[in-house]
Amino acid sequence: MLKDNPRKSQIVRSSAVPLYQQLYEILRTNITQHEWKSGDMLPSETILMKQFDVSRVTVRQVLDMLVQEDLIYRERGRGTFVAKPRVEQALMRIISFTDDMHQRGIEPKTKLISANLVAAPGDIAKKLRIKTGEELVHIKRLRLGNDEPMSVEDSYLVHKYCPEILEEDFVANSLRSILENRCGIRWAKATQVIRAINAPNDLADLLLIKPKSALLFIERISFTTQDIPAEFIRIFHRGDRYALYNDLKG
Amino acid sequence: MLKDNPRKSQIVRSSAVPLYQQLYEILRTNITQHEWKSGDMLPSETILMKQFDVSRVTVRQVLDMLVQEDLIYRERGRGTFVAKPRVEQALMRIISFTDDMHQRGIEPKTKLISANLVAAPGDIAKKLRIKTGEELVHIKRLRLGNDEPMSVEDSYLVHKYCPEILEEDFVANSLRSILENRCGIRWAKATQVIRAINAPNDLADLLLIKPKSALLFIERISFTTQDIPAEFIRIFHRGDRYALYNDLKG
DNA sequence: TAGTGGTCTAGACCACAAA
DNA sequence: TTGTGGTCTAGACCACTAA
Repeated sequence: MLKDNPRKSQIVRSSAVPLYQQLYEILRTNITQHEWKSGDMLPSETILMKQFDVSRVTVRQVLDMLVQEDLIYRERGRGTFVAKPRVEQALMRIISFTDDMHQRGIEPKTKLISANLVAAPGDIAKKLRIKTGEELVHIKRLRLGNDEPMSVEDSYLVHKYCPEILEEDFVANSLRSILENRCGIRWAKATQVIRAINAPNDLADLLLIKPKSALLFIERISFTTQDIPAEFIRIFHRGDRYALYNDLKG
Repeated sequence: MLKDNPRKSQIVRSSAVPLYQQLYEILRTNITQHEWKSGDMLPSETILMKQFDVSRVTVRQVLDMLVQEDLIYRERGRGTFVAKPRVEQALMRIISFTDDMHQRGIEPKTKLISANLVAAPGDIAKKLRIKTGEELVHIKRLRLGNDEPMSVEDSYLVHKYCPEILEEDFVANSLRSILENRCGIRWAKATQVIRAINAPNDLADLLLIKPKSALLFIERISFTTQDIPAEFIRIFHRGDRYALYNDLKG
């Protein structure tokens, strides 16, 4: 019951799912679940061809996708390797606060402030495509980096998608793993807005900063693998301690 | 003398540059220079094959790259089309303030505050890989959206890469076009940091906001097609009027 | 020299949209 | 029915790295 999607390591040729997508899921899982570690060499294209009985073009199509996501990199004449996570990931991929901090060389800690049911306000209901007043699980957490306040996160989860979630321990387990293991929910994508705001008094108190200090404020809607918007989250980062990094093309 | 890279529309098979890169440059230019407009259908893959005498795999490799950049999209059974610019572009591609505003449905305007030579401070010199004290062109501009102050931009260009730039009209012409036409400089990529800060008094005055209002603060280093860091820019966006948007993968 | 990734080809069959 | 993009194959030659 724990896993909705049992780990596959075989390609099913009769499946309606294209071979390259099946192979993509397999390789991607090996990397994101840390079965292949950063710096590890992947099997060569020739070996992957034989192992999964697909053409080289198909293998390369999959590797291209993983390169595009910065999960692997290739070196001509040497091989293909698992990439080292970079802080730029925070603007590319849905990563946990814990992973984000580790990539920045900071020790993460979490303090649960509250976890309870609330009726969905109109604006959030609209974003989550539910009715105003439907039940939401509201989880408020203070995030610490090297034992200093770093961010406040306000999560709103659609309760009906994960009815038993309030019984869980949000400090011992990541919200991400609880959702995956208890509710079979995995995030496929998200859209977000990034703003700068002045800290209201309550947040300033939590973050140990002066009222009106600048905060990097992110609002994000996360979609499940079934393309259902199931979480709305507001993240308030201390402007003096948190920054986002990214690369632009010409 | 105006163009350093004369427009190519032919593929040279004897060139050391791979066919797919040549084709990519041709198609990309057609799109970014607005020769093909948003919504236009591209020639079909079959036609591109014949027109440029390459295989379908090569054509698709190029189209895949353009899809990845959100410059085109494909519809099975219908064709391939030039994509409509989205506000998400601001976090993906180096776009001008003018284009950014148009994508947001806002009318852009610019007010030149100052343009002069300065000696490079140590921190900027380091980012631009030049010596402290070398000459920089400092251009300070106020950006308006629908006639209201939106942002302040502080550009620092390495003077020796573009010696005659101060003779130009920075209001009538975009900095981008001046650099390309007068100096042969085109941006290939950039790296940036995004923060939230409290507005200092001088910026608050320019932006017509209260001191300490939150600003979305971006510092960016832009690299030329020869991979030389030639510009450092600080952008201060009004937090109440400007936001960044993007999508994340799971 | 052996093994790796980089580039390129010709050809096949399929699903889908529009006429 | 025609033309479009989606998926997949087998095979070739090249450039580079490391032994």
